[in-house]
Amino acid sequence: MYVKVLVELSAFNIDKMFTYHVPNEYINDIKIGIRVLVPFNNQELEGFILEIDNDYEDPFDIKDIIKVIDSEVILNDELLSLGKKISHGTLSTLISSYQVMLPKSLKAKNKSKVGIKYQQIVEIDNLNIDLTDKQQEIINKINEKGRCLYSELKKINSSVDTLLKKGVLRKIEVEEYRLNIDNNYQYVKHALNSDQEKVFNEIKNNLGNNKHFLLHGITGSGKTEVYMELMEEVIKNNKKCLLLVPEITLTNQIAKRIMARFKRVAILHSGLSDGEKYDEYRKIKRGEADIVIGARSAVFAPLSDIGIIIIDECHTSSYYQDVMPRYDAVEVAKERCLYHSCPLVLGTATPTIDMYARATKNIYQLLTLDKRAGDAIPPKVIISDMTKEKKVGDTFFSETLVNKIKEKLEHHEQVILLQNRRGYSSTIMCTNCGYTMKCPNCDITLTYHKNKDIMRCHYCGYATKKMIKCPKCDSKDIKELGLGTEKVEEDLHKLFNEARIVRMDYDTTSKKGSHEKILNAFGNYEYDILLGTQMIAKGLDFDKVTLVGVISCDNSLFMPSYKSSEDTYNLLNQVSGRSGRRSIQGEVIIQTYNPDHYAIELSSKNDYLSFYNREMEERREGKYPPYYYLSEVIIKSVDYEFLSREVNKIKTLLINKLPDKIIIGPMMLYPFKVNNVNRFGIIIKYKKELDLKEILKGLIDHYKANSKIKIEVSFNPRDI
DNA sequence: AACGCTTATCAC
DNA sequence: TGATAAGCGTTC
Repeated sequence: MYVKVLVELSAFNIDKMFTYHVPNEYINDIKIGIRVLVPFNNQELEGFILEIDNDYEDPFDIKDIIKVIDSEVILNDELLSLGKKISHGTLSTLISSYQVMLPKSLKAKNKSKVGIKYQQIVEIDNLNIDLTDKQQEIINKINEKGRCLYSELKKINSSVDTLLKKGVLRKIEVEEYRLNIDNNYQYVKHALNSDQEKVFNEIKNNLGNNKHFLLHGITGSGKTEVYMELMEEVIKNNKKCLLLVPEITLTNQIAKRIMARFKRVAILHSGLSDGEKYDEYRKIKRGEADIVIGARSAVFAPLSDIGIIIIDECHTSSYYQDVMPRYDAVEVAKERCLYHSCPLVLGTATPTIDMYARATKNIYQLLTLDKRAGDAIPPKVIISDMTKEKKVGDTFFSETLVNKIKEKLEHHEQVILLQNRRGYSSTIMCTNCGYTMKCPNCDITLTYHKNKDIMRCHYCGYATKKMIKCPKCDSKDIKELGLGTEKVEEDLHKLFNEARIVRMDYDTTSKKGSHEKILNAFGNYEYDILLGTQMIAKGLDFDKVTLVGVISCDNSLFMPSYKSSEDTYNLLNQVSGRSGRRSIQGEVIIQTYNPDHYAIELSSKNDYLSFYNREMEERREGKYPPYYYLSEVIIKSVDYEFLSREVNKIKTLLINKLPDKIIIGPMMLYPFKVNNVNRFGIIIKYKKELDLKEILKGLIDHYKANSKIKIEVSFNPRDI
């Protein structure tokens, strides 16, 4: 017996099957989709069995497999073929496509062996002796509860060991799932209003059909309630539901709401420990979860009978993975929905321009919720024109915003403030010559972290002390630049010294569970003001929040991306939606130096359609999506000279081989250098794909044996 | 990715 | 001339 094995290494030149002989002792254990350990050029590697060949003509020296790792199949037929599609569709190695589907503990090359966790439980075996009082106490306890944890019994009463020895009690081991979510959420059933009912019915009537819906529902319109009704319907039909959410914070929030109503729920996201992930994964595989909630990679959840896939906040760029395999979870979901013959629901308040364009062409069926559910009214948005307004002191707050915050604090209402730090991190600069500190590994300005008094690179994590004098001109005039959440927090304390303020950003949420802690405390009104980055913009639902302030949205507006307007509109819309979710009308204040920009103006009016039409004009003019596809070739090398030569060769080649397409670049990627690897990008704009994939595959093949240079392709990335 | 084999480089 | 570094090619 021979098997064809795909080994763990993700490199294009070995991304193919290698044939191994199976010694007799393993023949009965061999299955397609399990892992084996194999010898590979003086190494021992893990790999997946992709094919079995019983009568292979041994043409040359074939080696034996070393051992079989799994007893159960890891990659079933659906995942095996899905991986091939992803690998072809995104020009990624096949092995990377399989690895990305699996929790760490089931990937090939799994160093940290995570196993099943067992609990020791004690139960009554044989009541054959006279009991002492203490012993009777234990028996009573077990009679009361049925089974008891050994560790707990022992804590209370040490005679448990005696009873075990005498055979009165016996110890058994029971599997335990590690993830434990203490849910304080009370489920209250809200009857659907007529709009929600309409949306629900439309999708419900298509359960069992492979149809794609774009659910355009404004913030607070009750999309989650509709999702839950649909889930109930799907579960009634004995099928399973997959719900994708953009990030960890939201996963937990929505998960709690859903778990308050449904019992058999599994959760998958990167915030779980390896053990927890392993357990949730097994739970799903065993069919013990009716609903799976998770972030991007949860789209690969090993459900065998999916009845619906819902992607919430589907416009979010985090559904696209920007390292190999560069896949879009929405596209993967389409494949799975096709396989399971079920509907896909894309839910958002702010569809991407691409998605909405598809809806206007009926590629997606458009469903709309344009009123808030319950008695909430949309918030009132005020644009605070910073070119005219006075700033208070040396802070970044306008008088309008300061006065509003004061008013809310007096009314004992809560405030959320957004400081979008991306691309605008605070750093230090020599005010004499303009020198700023840069990361020696990446081409990125270091960010100043005041609490630890260090400079840190946000790409590779490099940290160093801050400079006291300028290494270039010896000047000691070093000043802080830019505006991070920490600086805003300082300003806030100055302006409102009575207020209870909590900050939520990358730094305050690095510890496991800290997201939740902060949000719970804010929800319990232990704080008046929640200050944070992007991560507070989405999904949060707090009754007492009646004011949202955006410190500045100009940096988002001027990000070097054709999507900067769309991103700004979305960000403002999302964050505004956090204000006034109940009976009091919420207010939003946006501080900006560009009050007339259409993205800001139209988002303040919550006028998506006008924004869409205006933005479509811009896209048509600029030959951007959805009028053109946009893909990028990424070329990386440590050797700068070599890289720039090859990059120009590649550009010429692309121009010659793709005469119908627009080739832009090569351009330095931002940041140009990451971990000492230099990176160029060449953008390809096109109306029709035609032979693009074959040409680019050819390019990758041409360079695949050259270890000095790496070529990857990003098709329709969401973030350029 | 990592090993062995081949080829380039340099001091003497 | 030999010893060491750098380049490259293969992996069932």
